[in-house]
Amino acid sequence: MNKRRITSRELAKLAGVSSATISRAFSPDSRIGNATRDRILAVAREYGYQPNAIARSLNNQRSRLVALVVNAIGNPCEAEEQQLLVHRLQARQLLPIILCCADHDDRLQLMRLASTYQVDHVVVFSDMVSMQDAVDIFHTTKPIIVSFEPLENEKVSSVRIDGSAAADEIIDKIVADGKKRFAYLSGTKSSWIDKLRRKWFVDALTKRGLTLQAEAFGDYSYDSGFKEAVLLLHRAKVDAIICGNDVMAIGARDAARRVLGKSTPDDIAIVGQDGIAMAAWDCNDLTTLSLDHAAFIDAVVDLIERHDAGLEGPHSITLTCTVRWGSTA
Amino acid sequence: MNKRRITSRELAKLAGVSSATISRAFSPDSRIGNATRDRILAVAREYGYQPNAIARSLNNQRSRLVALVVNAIGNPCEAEEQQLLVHRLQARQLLPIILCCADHDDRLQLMRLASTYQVDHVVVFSDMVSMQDAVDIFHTTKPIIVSFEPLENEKVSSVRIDGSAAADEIIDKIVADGKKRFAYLSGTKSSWIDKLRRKWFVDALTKRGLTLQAEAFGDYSYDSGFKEAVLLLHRAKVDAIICGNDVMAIGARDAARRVLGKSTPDDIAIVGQDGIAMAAWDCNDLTTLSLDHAAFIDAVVDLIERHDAGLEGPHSITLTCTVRWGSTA
DNA sequence: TTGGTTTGTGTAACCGTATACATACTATAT
DNA sequence: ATATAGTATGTATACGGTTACACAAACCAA
Repeated sequence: MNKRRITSRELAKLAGVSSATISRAFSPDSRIGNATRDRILAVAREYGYQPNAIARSLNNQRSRLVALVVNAIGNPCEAEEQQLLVHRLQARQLLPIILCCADHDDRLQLMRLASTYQVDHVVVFSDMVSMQDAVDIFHTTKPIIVSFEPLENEKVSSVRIDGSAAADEIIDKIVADGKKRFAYLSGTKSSWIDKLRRKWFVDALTKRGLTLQAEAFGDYSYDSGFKEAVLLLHRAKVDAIICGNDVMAIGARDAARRVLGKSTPDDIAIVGQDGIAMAAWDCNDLTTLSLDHAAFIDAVVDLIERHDAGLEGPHSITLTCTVRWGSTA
Repeated sequence: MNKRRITSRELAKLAGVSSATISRAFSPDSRIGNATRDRILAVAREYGYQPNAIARSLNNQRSRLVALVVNAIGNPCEAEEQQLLVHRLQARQLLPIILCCADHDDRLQLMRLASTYQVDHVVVFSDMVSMQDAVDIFHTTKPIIVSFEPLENEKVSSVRIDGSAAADEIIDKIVADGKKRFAYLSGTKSSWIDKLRRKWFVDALTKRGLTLQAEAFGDYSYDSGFKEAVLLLHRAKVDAIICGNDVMAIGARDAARRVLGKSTPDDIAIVGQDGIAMAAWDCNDLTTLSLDHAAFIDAVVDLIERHDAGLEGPHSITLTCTVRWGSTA
């Protein structure tokens, strides 16, 4: 028990070949006799031999590890994407290392740690980390892939998101319903994506000669959505709240309904963003500016494949958001 | 750009020392002059040198990688724990590799892949993978850690969960409210933890001379909770549904409310399990048999520390569940 | 002064695999 | 039969660190 793992040299002795031949038996297209390969694989199975990936990585200069920088693991909007991406990576025999840290300095520290593991790719899902920091830390890695912040840099490939058309569509509908006093409930202040989302809606309003009547800042959580909505509705007369994500929107709806006794969409329109599965639950049925998560991850995987194929230059892909209509707007 | 990372030998040349000395400069307690160390660290910073963790792992026989086998990433009940664990690991400079796979065979394949990376620890969060498989695959790893299924094996340490007292308490209350026709809505059939949870409640009922009036099987998702509850309520007259997790409970409650027009807890009692944050949201306010996630992760980390400290034998810790009372029972 | 201990550094050998190169063997063509 | 190409395998080294061992210098005690 806990016996040391057998090495290729030991297995070579056992199989009566050299360690080079062992290695060849495990590389699909290398010059080796079929009989020899079969014999080696049989002996390997018998002794439970598996090539050591750490040693191989050192030799190959290729670890097959991917660093995934995320805000949080539980956060539903990211979680759906994380889940998809992890599956796709694993199908390519790439192993994801999750880097997840609330504190900014810790996060840098963590990224430095991961970089010492010579990760092959870096995917930044968090909009809380400055791309410049990431570029500095992973300067030896292939072009970093990043989701949101569009840093123009030869090291950064990105998947960009455009929700302006969807925001237009949503505002159209709400205005058509006779509402005109809009509020925006932001997510975390330092979030780059939050600024972008807000802009889509502000632009849509501006086009129609409208402006935000009130504004508040939460932290993407249900509780913050609830609390900020209560405060907002007490201090301003608004008939529509656009929220930075779906979870806050659910919080805001509960606040409007329970604390203020308002109903959606008659008294007030509530809009979320993300298009998480929970938004479509019967009890929520949220109207939300939603992203096709599968398409998003397809794009990320595309970029990873480009890097793997050795295409050096950065590249970027833009995705368009759509609206998922619910009963809240 | 994309310049190769500098090696310790190169840095040694630049600093006018041997590569051994470079290595010593980076190991906290090794014999090296203070002046030399400072000089080396300065030069290292200048050239962006960081020891290569892959090479170090090969030499050390210690990768500082931890495999985390999970059912899914988005799943809220696990997500809270995953998040906590990842933080705790990272604080110890351990990097988590997430293994997440729906399909059984793929999962084995994935575990084999991770084992070639010489992970130092394995934490199995999924009750879908047989502990025996895990033991076989990670036979060279230190006592594998943890999870639910209490396999008596010298390689398995575990954190066990006891919810029988909490189940008693819940049944007490519901019976006191005049209900006596109970149904149980299970999660995934092959789930070990689901069987355990069901047993707590069945035992509590048996003690009071009651039996389950109906039973159904979902897959832990909202949709399955909703759908199965509809079918269940149409085919059997029950006034209490115990669900395998909180998400299904929310689905069941929506079904009871929207499709059958029943209200909780007057017409029907609904109980969840897990104690996820969402259960406490104002719109849910679920009664749930809940686990202290922080305590759970503390226990897992304890076990990891034991292994790290070289305590060979397996060990197990048992945690007791509590009830979070909401308005659904 | 001598002998012994401590401290700082270099040398060389490993960790386990992959691969360039050399070599032996087979098969085919002349 | 011999030259030639092709195939299968072994030898040796590199990947980038760590560390046991050796050694020199410095320090201290007798």
